[in-house]
Amino acid sequence: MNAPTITHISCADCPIRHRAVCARCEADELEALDSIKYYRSYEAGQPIIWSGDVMNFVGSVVSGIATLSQTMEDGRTQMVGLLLPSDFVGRPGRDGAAYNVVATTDVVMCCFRKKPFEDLMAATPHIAHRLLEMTLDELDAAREWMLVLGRKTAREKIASLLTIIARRDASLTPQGAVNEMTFDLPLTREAMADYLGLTLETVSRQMSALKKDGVITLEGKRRVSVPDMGRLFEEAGDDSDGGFIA
Amino acid sequence: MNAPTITHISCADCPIRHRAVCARCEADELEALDSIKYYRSYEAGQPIIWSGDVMNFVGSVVSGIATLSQTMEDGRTQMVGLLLPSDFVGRPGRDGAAYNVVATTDVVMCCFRKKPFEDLMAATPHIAHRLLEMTLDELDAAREWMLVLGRKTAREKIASLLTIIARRDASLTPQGAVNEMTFDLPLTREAMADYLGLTLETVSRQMSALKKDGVITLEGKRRVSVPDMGRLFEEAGDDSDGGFIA
DNA sequence: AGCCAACTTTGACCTGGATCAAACGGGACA
DNA sequence: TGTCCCGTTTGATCCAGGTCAAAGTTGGCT
Repeated sequence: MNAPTITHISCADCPIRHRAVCARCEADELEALDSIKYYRSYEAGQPIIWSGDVMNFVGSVVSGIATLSQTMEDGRTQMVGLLLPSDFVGRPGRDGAAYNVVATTDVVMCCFRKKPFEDLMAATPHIAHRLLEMTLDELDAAREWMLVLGRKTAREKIASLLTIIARRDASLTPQGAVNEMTFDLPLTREAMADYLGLTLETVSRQMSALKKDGVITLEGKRRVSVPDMGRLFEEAGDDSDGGFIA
Repeated sequence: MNAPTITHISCADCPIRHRAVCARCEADELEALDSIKYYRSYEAGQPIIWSGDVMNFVGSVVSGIATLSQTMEDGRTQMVGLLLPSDFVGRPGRDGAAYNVVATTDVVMCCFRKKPFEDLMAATPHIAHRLLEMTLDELDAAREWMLVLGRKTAREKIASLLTIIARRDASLTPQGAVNEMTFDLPLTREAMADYLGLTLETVSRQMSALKKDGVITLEGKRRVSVPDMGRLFEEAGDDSDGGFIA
């Protein structure tokens, strides 16, 4: 299997146009971005960047899912971010990558060589402003996750992860606030464990327990149905409904 | 005991001038900030902001230490940030506070009403740029902490926290790379536990164990000496020396 | 169709850290 | 100088989740 080959897409037709780092750009700014961008594809499982490597580009995920993770030398690993379409990879003003970035599904990225992008950013407040906004959102998400990692039980952790994936899915397929949902789990049990600070066995056991208790149902290993999202939020230990309004 | 009273200090004389959001500002930009800023003091233990409250200001910590934390309704709490002098509080473009902010020591903050600050930021790329830089650093720190919370043992967690405090202390009192250090622990055992996702009993036990093993020595409960920083880094499970160069 | 490899589930047992409980400073204040 | 309060230490016991092991499932490939 090969990664999909990509031809140049006009920014105007880009599926992540309104959510990515370019979201605030005017037509002329978009044109400037368009002229320096290029696409790259990665197959599922393939590393995109390895921590410590020099990174001569930054970019946005156009399609697919990638993970950000850190590893200790004895092999313990912790996922520190889930990269979805429109998420930004790389840090302007830094040469080395700080994390491992791995394609979980086939991934297409819209890339910019770092230097030209930095120049353009300096000249284009709209880009810098949007990047600040996105970074603040990521910081909030990271802190939310610190609560999950530090204080939640295994069952709550699983429910929290399902909540996050469901919420994201809802934002991509808006259909009003619904109480029942079905979605695909884009992660293996091991990846879930790395995200949650658990072992894959515990993830499996808690998934089984949630199924037994009627919180979720599974079709195959990867497709999850939640008959009552409110129940799932409760299981996650979040106050209220977690602001779930699609 | 009252919080210290503060008179207006010129930005030029400000101790955090070169590290805070204003670090990149030119003289005229600084003047604009100067004209809208005001100081506020908080006593040790006092809440600065409560999660969910409307927040009509943003600002920088000038002196003292504050904590950022999240709480679940059953009382479990997780610290998600340690605010040191020059750190920024509040998020431009958002009305409600997302976290609890509590003064750990007496704290002085340099505040700006949100609206004027946002206007100034829109007109002053230097501020927006510096804020982006600081936010990216905080994001890195948060992700580093996710590894600690998700994958490290209690002993490693304690060593990691001591490492962070020592490193910060070194950056405030630069004296070249040293192998031996002494510093004050600004946190109670309970606050350490909330930072590390542990109980205070476990924190106490692991501190005792590190002392018994000669990794640290204690003078009183709060003053910590580390005879060999390299040893501490090893105990923290970080690869290499964690980039410790003062 | 059948086989293989990767992923997942389940079971049995163990352990690190939580919980419950009691005792120990040490500083502020009378 | 004593005592009260708050933070801390230490001990005994428990249990959630880790570890080790084995069997079940699924999809791709020949």
